[in-house]
Formats: sequence, C-alpha cells, structure tokens
Amino acid sequence: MNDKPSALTRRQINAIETREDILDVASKEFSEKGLAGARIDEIAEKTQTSKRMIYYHFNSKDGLYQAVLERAYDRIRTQEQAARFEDLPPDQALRAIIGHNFDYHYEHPEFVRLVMSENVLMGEHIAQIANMKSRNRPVIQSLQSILDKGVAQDIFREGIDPVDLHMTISALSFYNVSNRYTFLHNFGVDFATPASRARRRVQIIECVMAWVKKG
Amino acid sequence: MNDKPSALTRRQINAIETREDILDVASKEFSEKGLAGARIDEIAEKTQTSKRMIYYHFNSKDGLYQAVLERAYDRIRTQEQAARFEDLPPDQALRAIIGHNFDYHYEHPEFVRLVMSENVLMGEHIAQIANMKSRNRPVIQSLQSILDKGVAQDIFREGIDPVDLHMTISALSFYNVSNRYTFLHNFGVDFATPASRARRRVQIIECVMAWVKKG
Amino acid sequence: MNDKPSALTRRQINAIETREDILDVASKEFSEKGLAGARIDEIAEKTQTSKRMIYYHFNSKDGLYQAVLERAYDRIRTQEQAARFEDLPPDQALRAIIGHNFDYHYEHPEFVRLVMSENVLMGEHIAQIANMKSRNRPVIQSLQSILDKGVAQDIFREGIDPVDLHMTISALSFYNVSNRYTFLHNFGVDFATPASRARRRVQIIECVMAWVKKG
Amino acid sequence: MNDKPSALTRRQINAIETREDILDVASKEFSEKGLAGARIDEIAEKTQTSKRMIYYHFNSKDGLYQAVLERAYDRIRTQEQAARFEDLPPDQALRAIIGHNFDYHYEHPEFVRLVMSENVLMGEHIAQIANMKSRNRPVIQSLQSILDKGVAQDIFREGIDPVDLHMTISALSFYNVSNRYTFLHNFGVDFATPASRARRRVQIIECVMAWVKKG
DNA sequence: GATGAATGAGTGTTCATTCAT
DNA sequence: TATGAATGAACACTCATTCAT
Repeated sequence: MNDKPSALTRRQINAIETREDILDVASKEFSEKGLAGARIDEIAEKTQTSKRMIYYHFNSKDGLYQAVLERAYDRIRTQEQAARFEDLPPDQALRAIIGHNFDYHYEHPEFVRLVMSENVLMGEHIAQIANMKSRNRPVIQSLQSILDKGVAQDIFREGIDPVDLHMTISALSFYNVSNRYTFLHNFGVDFATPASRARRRVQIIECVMAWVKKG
Repeated sequence: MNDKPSALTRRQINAIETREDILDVASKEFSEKGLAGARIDEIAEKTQTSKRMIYYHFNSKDGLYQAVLERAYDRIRTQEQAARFEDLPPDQALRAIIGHNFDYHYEHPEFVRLVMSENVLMGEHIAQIANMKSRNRPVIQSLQSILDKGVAQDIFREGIDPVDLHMTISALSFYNVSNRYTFLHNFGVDFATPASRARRRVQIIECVMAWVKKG
Repeated sequence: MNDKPSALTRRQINAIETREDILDVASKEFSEKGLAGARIDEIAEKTQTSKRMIYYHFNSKDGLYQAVLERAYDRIRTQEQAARFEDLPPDQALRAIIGHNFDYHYEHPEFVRLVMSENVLMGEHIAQIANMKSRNRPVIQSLQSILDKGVAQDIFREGIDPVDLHMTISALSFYNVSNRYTFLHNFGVDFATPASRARRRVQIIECVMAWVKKG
Repeated sequence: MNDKPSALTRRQINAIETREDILDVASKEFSEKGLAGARIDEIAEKTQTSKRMIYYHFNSKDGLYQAVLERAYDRIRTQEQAARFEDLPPDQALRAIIGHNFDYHYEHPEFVRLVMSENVLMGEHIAQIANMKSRNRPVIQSLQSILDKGVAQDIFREGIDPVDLHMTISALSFYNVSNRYTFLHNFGVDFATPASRARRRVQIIECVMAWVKKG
C-alpha cells in the first residue's frame, strides 16, 4: 500500500534471498538429522552460497539452528492466525481447529522433527528466542473464546482450560508425525498413508470433542 | 572352586556386569544427547571399563545405540505385562492402563527421549531389531479383551480398534514428557511439577474414557 | 568558502584525522596482541570509520602495522630530541638522559611491546622503513658530546662508545617494561608499582654511572 | 642406581619420544613466530607424528605452548644450577655468573624469543605454571651468598639486593638477543657477530661489576 | 582381557581481503 | 566516499575406531 519505507536495494534483496536460501536448506538438514547430526559443510554445499556466508549471516551452527527454529514457529503461528474459525458455531469452530492443527503437523513433518530435536536438546535454543509466550497468546485466546461460547450455549463442559485443550489437540496431532517410525515398526501401522491419515483425523476430532462436550 | 548351581563362570558374570554397566551409562548419554550428540569417549570415561570393551561387546557406536534402544523397549514391555489389569471391570481396567502408561512415561523420560531420537533418525535402528511386532502383541491383546468386555457390558462404544486406543493413550502420555521444554517456553506451563502431573493424569484418563465410553 | 591560510581542504583534514584515528586504535591492538594476534575486524570496529578505509589508507594489515611502528619510533625520537640535556655538566646530563630514557619506556609500554613484537618478527617491517639510522644519529651524537666533555673533565673513563652506552641504558630501561610479566611470576617482583619504579630508576642510573665514571 | 621403579615399556618410551619430538618442533615454531603466528598444521608436518597426537598429548595449542614454555624454563634453571660458581672467590664467582648468563641467552635465542612472546601475551601462560618462584630460589640464593662473601671481604658494596642484581644481569644479557633486529636497523650494530658478542660480554661484566664493587 | 597410544578423515570456525552499489 | 555483502583458503580441534603390548 505504501512503498516508501521499504526502499531496498538490489543488494539488500539479494542478501535476504541468500539468508532465506540458507534457512531453507538448513531447515531440511536440521530436521532430518538434528543439530548434532547435520553438517555445516553439507548445508553449504546444497546452498547457492558458501559456508562462509552461513557464518556471516548466522555466526555459528547454533545461531543458524536457532534461526531455523524461530522461523518454523513463526510459520505455524502465522497459519494458525490466518485461519479465523472463531466466528463459526463453537462446535464447528473447535472441530475446524483440531482438523487444522492435525493437518498442519501432518503436512509439516520438518516442523515436528525440529521441535523433537529441540526437546532432545532440552530447549536450550528456544529459551533464547524472546516473546514466544506472547506470540502464542492468540491461539489460546481463540480457544478460550470458543470454549466460552460453547459453555454459554450449554454444549461444552465448564472448567476446561484452553491451554490444556491446546495441549491435548497438539499431543494427538504431534504423535502421529513424531512417532511414525517407531510405531510402524512396533505395530505395523503406517501413519503416513492417506487412508491412515484420514481415519486418524476423524478419530482425533472425535476424541477431543467427546472430552469437551457436555456428556 | 567352581560351585555347581551357578551355570555361569565368574568371568561370564563379570562380562555381563560390564555389559550392563556400559548400557547404563550409554543409555543416559544417548537419551540426553542423542546418537550424534553422545561421545564414545565420554561414555567410556563414565564406565568402569575402557573404550576397548565397548567395541568388544557392541562393535560400534551404532551397535551400542541399538542395544540401548532394545533394552529400553524390553523394559517397558516387561512393565506393561507385569501389570495385569484385564481381570478388573473394563472401565476400571482401562483407567488403570491409561494411568499406568502415563506414569511409565513420566517416570522414564530417558525412554521417551530415546524414542524421540530414534524417530529423528527415522527408525533406522529399531528397524534392525527383530520381533518387535510380536513382542508388542500382548499389550494390544490386553486392550482388545478389555474393549470386548466393555462392549459386551454395553458401556464402551463399538468399533474401537485397540491399536488406535493404544496410540491415543501413548500420544497423550508421550507428549507431556517429550515436549516438556518447548511447551514450557511457549506457554509457561511446566509439565514436570507434581501438581501439573497429577492434574494432567486425571485429564488424560477422562479424555480417553470420554472417547471410548458409550455416550 | 575556502579561506586562504589553511592550505588543507576540509576533506584533507578529515582524511588525516581518519588516518590518525586508525593508527591510534591499531597501535593499541598491535601492541596488546602482536601482529598475528590483532584482528583487522576488531580494529575497524573500534575505529570511527570502516574496514574499507583501513585498506584505502594502508593497503594491508602489514602496511598498517608498519605505519604504527614508524609512528611509534617517530614519537620516541621526537621526545629524545626535545629534551636538550647537553648543556648541563656531563655528569648531570648523563643522569638526566638515563632517567629520561627509563621514564619514557615506563610510560610507553605500548612502544616497548611493539618493539618486542617486531623483534619476534625478526625485524621484517622495520627493515622497510627508510632512514632509521640517520634519524637515530642525534641521540648518539648527544651522548658522544657528553662523553667527550666528561673525558675532558677527567670524570668519565676513556674509550666508551656512545652506541654501547645507549645500548646499556636502553637494555636496563627496556627490560623493566618488556619482562614485567615473566619476572613477576618468576620472582614475585612487580615492576609496575610506583615504589618499584622509583627504586629501579635510581639503581639504573647508579649502575650506568658506575660504569662510565672514572673509578 | 636403582632401576626397579622406572620399568618403562617400549610403548611408554615411544610415547615420551613422541612428546619430546613434538616439543622440539613446537619450541622452534613458537619461538620463531609466537603463539598466534605458529600453525599447528605446520608443527605437525615437521613432526614424526600427526596433528592428532599433538592434541592427544597437549590438548590444545595453548597447552602445547605452555608445555614448551615450561620446558624452556626448566632447562635454563638446570643449567644455572649445574654451574656451581659459589666456591670461587666472590669477585670471580660473580664475573663467571654474569658471563654464563650472557652466554646462555646468546646461545639460546629461542628461549629469549619465547619469553618475549609470553610477555607480549601478558604472562597468561606462565601464570598457570606452578612453583616457578620456588624453582627460581636457588639462583637468588647463590647470588646472595656471593654478595655476602664479597661484603664480608669488603670488596662489594653493602645493600645490594640479589634479585635486583639478577635483574640487572638478565636485562643486559637479554637485550642483546631480544632487540637484535631493531637495534641492527636503528644503529647498524649487529649483536650476532662473534666480535660484537665478545666485546659486549666484557662490557656487561664490567658494567655490573662496577656497580657492585666498592667504589 | 585390558590399557594407553595412535590414526585420518572430517568439523565448526576465522582470517585478511575484495566486490558491488 | 562509504558500507554491507561476499570470498576461499586456512585454522584449531574432534570424531569413531584400531593398534600394540
């Protein structure tokens, strides 16, 4: 709308592209192999630029990892907020949110893997990213308002905490991506097939709704 | 010198002890840092024996990792089967199983972390452990029999698959340990406190029961 | 716009100021860390200008180092010649010169450190500075004339070479600054305290005078 | 005399030789280029072993540098104590000590250069070597006893501190090696020629003796 | 069987310097 | 002129693994 302030030179645009290129490649590598398993050399090779540029833009392997993590969280938050389900009837809104959450995890296994890695590292990098809590507030507020409406309409149980609800939804969605490999080997069930996905999507929605709905 | 009843020589017993010592240390290191993050030198140092013995008993870092993983799964299976809840009324039996599953995860974060690591590695090591599926059958059979009884008593819904049920229970239990660090930073909720644990335990049982029960 | 008396344009003055600014910072860095230990990036950062300007004015790290060295020698020579002790009685003149030399080293440890560094580098940079010998002639001539007067007055020994005398004075003054750290650790004596300085100043004067004086 | 305790295996002897080999090469490199200027790769290349072994034995570049420094000091102390001049008449004893000190510096420029480097680094490595002060005590005690005898025989001045005396001797000996390059370029005098050495040796002895002797 | 010594390929990182605008 | 982006060669250091005794 207003193009004045963003007077970027060709050079600056290139720099941003270089950064994004590095982040794209690093994102893939870190999510596939974890922080310790990924190799800066390999990342550099798959990039349009050089290893030196990685250090120029991100200072260290850890710095790059943190930037990758931050961007991954930015993206899921952006998606969550883009979908505005609050205006639907509470029952439908909640179903939509659960389905959306499930789909996001399903379609972004690299995000799930990054989060796993970060937890294996005991959250030492996410701890250095500021404002995470405040950036997550909208998701919780959205759930809160839906819960309130549902309670007012006497279709949802009272006393359900929106953070607990979010946790439950995420747990069920996350597991189907995070534990894909061990579950496959332990039980012979492959979460990755379209049929399995569709079936599980319904189940998770049913499970959460059964818990929230007035019995 | 060598008394009959013991079929094992002193030497063999020592060998087993050495193996267990190494596995204990390696288990801790791998679960804390993942496969790539752990260091053979560090593991050897924390052991009563030497680095040479690690290679003698396990051939390679990967071999050691796989042995650690296998032992961890053996232990959870043993625990699951030790608890015989099938004789309780189906409602109580299921509640007991969920609670037990939740507790096991809570009390064995190193197991959870190993499973995460293995999934980050795309299950390449678990894939080399034989008979996993058959070893997991009892858990599923146990759930099946409880579900059957519940359906027969008209208190559980029909058509619930025991593997899906196990998946749901595990997902909810696993997440509270696996995503402890990122959830804490994202939402300020610490899963590790006793109060949080007790509260979540009840919630998870309620959630699963709401889904299974005839409504 | 451009007033006559000043032969330099504003631009040229700025250039000189930039040069001096860089030299000041580089002097500190090189004397603290040596040529190999100092970092161009760090020097640039502590400067009012940019890294590009360092290369503009001095071509290379070595060029900058050489300029720093040259300026340091210029300064000590200027100081030596500013003090005109030749008119004093030879005995007093020599004492004054020794004291002055001692004080200069004491008060300019960065000069001492640069000279040390340059000797560690086997004098490869000073070798490229022209006219050093001729610029040092006045100091020697001054000592010569004092020695001559002292001999004529029969208070100094004959046959003392002014360069040897300068060497002796410098050696004693230099060591107290150059070897400060190792001497402290080896003998527990700190050259840097005011008491230690005052005491040593007297001693050095006495030592040199004992050697020069007719005995 | 007693060969029991030193039962070294061939293997251990090799290890010691490897260590010494590395120290020899590193000593040369560090003294020629300083800590920052020397390259681990280059040191390794000139060695019979590999870079890996340097880290195995010395942990880091700094660790290697410190070991080099410690050995250099050990050697000069050993030499100082091997020469037992205390039994000579005080006048001759002191002359012998000064000459010996001068010769040692002259013949071990690599020691002088290491000490210079360490002072440029502000003594951060020597500070980590224990017992330096106590190891240096014999030198001071030796000077003390000579001074005492000289005073008793009424040929030396009273009140000369042995540490000050050592400092004076060292300063004069050190400078001729340490400042060889800058002095050559500044005054055209080369300390390294045999003639220059012999001349300066006499001068330094005369200078110190003039200071110590009763006037 | 047990120990310290050894290995070589690779791992993250830094350097002085130059380019493009 | 002045600045941020870019470069590639080199740098200190580490890894899992094996050898020799």
